[in-house]
Amino acid sequence: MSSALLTDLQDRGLIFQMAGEDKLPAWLDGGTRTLYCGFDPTADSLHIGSLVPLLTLRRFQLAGHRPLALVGGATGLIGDPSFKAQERQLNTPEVIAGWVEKIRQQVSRFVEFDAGPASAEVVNNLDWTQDMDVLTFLRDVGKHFSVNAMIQKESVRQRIEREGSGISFTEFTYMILQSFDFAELSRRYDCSLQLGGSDQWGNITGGIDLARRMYGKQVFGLTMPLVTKADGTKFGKTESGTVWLDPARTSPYAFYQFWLNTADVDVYRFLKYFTFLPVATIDALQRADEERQGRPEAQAVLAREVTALVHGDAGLAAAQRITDALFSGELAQLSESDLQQLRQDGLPASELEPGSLPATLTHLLTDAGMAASGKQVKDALGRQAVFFNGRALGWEDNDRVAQCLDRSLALYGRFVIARLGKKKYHLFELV
RNA sequence: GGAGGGGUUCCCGAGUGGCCAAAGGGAUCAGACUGUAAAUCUGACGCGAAAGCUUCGGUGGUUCGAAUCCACCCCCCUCCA
Repeated sequence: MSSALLTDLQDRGLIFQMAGEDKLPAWLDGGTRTLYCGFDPTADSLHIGSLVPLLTLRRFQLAGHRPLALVGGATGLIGDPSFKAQERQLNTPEVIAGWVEKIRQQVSRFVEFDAGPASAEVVNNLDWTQDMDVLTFLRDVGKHFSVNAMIQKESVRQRIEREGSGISFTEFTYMILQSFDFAELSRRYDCSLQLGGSDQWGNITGGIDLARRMYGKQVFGLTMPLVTKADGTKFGKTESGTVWLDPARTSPYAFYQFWLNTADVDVYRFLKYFTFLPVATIDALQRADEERQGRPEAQAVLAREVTALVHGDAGLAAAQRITDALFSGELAQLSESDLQQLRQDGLPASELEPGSLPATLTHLLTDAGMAASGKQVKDALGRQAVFFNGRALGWEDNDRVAQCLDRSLALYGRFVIARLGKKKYHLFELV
């Protein structure tokens, strides 16, 4: 492997499989190349599962190549069956079209559009599929696919072999659509490399075959590993669900906290996956952390880097402002505008009418989403784990909601920061 | 169509008439220890502040009493056709 870019990707552990491995390095070294990665609209936002391919597109651009971000306006209508246990529910074309627009904006954050020959472009596969008629598709595209080969693909095998599941013709056809995208992009843009997660291998190789059959072109494929955690739990989930890239769904604060809570065993690997820091810098950081006793610095670096990439410097500043305020315990030092800012920055918050408060703290805190049940609140109160503006509450306070939320105890007469346990915060504003 | 096995609280899984809100494990939440870690230990873990209320695929039934027995129905798995 001679290309410096590929060597770097290799060092980062970002290469899972390569199609055309023998020729790819020389091809990349031969000039500005065009490559693409697809993102299907399955919601109105991407989540951090898409971050690795998104950042890898950027890595190629930084190395002087031209990235195309494909938004799957067409494929999103069909649904990718790869390694999915069940057939998916179809969404309406209107809904998908709305998502396409949001995802187009999201992916645009990660690539540079004004970079000379390496300028990025966002494309939509609906542009070259929506006007194609069925017979053309079946004769010109479908004829190149062997069903025998398609059903051999690992990505759909489970669905085909397992009793109780099954796959519709619609989803089965997905591979052909994605393959056609690659062939079409190779024709339109001279795009010769497709990136994807490891689950995309079958779809990518399908496209490589099709580009060769339809246009006699040699194109390449590269997949990245599925991000895993050492403890075996699924990457990208928290108690409150999926970690999204959209700040309206996952606030920069929550996003920052997600990365800050990365396990030690995972953090250096994640630094290589999710940041642009040189591998040597990351290795040096790891050595420094290991020599020092106590808390490693890596999580803070990771959280800072990734939050800035996804939410910008302002988003990072907001996340750090909240984190500093809450975890330093210096709540009294917050100014009135800081408190209002916390809410805008994504700290969970709610307004309370002093005249119509819940009868008990258990209700108040479960309603605010700080605990799943009254039992948990009771447990926490009994252990001095509930704090209002830093003051510990006890079980005897359970039915004294009004006293606990008295304006004289509130910051600036109206703000109460509730804390349950070490990490769960909620801002109550008295109105 | 025939024969057998099974559906239990978030998950796995015990429980075959009262001692069952239901063993055990996992997950989760909280505490201690720490670094807003890991490991370990402790507590909680259907809902409810409590009294109490609602659960063991569904519907009916037997019984003082049913997750446990009976009838019918639904779903899943295995084997045979």
